[in-house]
Amino acid sequence: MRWPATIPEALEVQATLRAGVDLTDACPDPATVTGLDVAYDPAGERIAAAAVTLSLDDLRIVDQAVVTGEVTFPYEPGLFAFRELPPLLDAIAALTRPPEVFACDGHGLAHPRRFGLACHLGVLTGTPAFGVGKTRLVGTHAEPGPAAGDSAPLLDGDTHVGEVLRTRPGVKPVYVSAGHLISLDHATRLTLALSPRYRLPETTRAADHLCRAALD
DNA sequence: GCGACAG
DNA sequence: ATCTTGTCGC
Repeated sequence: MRWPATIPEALEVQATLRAGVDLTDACPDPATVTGLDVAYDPAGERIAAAAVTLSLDDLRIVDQAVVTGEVTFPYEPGLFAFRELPPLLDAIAALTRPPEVFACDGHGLAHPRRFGLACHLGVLTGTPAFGVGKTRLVGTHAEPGPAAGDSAPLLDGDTHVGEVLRTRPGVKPVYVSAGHLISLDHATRLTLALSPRYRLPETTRAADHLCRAALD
């Protein structure tokens, strides 16, 4: 199917692709994680997308790619992937080494139709992916404990769609959810391991810096 | 009808 | 997301 241009078409694509989500963990012991992020120019017409692969043992960059493109889909909560995935897929294709698991900025299953950006990316690439959101899209939760590593389940009705994780002491928690070919527990552990110093995982920070720089 | 609403 | 002034803390 071709890339949707309208909201009804996008909803149809989500309804089709969501059946492809598999939560079986296919990356039990990854050596690297590839972070993804995008940035927009002030006018909101140009978009830059970056993919940065970090080694899990020292959090150093082992591969990176960045591309720029035009924004082709409006911002619509719940339909994020249709706006950000085209340039992200181009950036991923420009990587030198095959990614083991993707850390996305945004949600996976913590989505109104259980098919956020991380699910969509995972299904299209066939590679494990999880989401780390900075704010909530769906669900309710208790306040996680104050220590790094403390978390609370994110519940949408009675479905456990994600984990609200305190990555650093005294900072606002992040929203972790599985996307594809990974468990929520593993995604949460990876997110914590990637955040030894700042609220957001180093993968997200590295990709953020790279795509911002590509816009100047 | 009134809020809520990833980036 | 991006824009923006000031403030607090290491």
